[in-house]
Amino acid sequence: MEDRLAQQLKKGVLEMLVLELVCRKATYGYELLQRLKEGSEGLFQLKEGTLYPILYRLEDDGLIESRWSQGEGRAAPKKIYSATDRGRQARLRRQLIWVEFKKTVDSFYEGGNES
Amino acid sequence: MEDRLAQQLKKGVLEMLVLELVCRKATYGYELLQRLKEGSEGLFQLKEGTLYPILYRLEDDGLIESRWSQGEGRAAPKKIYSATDRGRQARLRRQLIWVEFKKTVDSFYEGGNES
DNA sequence: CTAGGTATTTAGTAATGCTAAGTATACAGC
DNA sequence: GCTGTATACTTAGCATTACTAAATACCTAG
Repeated sequence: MEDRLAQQLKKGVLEMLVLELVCRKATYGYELLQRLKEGSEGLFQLKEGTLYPILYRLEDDGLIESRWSQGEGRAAPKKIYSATDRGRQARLRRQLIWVEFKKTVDSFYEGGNES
Repeated sequence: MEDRLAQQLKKGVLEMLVLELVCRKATYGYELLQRLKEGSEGLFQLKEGTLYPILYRLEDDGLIESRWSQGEGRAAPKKIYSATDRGRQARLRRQLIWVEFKKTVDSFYEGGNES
């Protein structure tokens, strides 16, 4: 029953984290999948069908932009994403929202209400 | 654009918080609306149509139970919710999941990756 | 030439918060 | 009495977003 909670908690957070990672370093989908998985002990072990739509949303919103990289060597072509100025601004706003959100939620656990 | 983020972040959290509040003190829908609003500076200022379905889900899942309180004084009847044993166990598991989730997300912000 | 790793795309489903409207009781002010 | 406001619960329908599953395509190793 609590697997559902973990799934729902990701809503919004995933897009926020993808923006964060792209802001830190231009990258492409497949690498993001690995970075998210490795950096989260499997919590963010996404299937491709979860990640790519997030990238398309971010691009539609003008927060990231992409260019095709014709395979270095002879590898499959990659779509390299990098952050736009608007993306970097949004990144900061989102991090603030996350910090405030955490604080608010935690206040309900800490708040010494009746038991 | 970032209003959407705050909205999405609530997914899962709302049900978790309602369970927490009911575990602390048997209560009813309308009072929960006020407690959530007042305890969050408006972040959890829900409409009834958001809260009541959460209560029904928690009850369907056997985590809380309800009884009708025929209006004290002459007020409208209230549906009083209280936590079940399973609800109290779930409450603890969910709080742990929340703590771990926060930690994982924060690690992506703190993690000194490339800039 | 088959298997597996790399890399992207898309269709369809499920969960959950949102808006909006409706029902009903009690009380205060005109 | 009538109107508005506060209390209190219910329901229908929509939007967003993560999930599964499958398809496409290239390259390397055996």
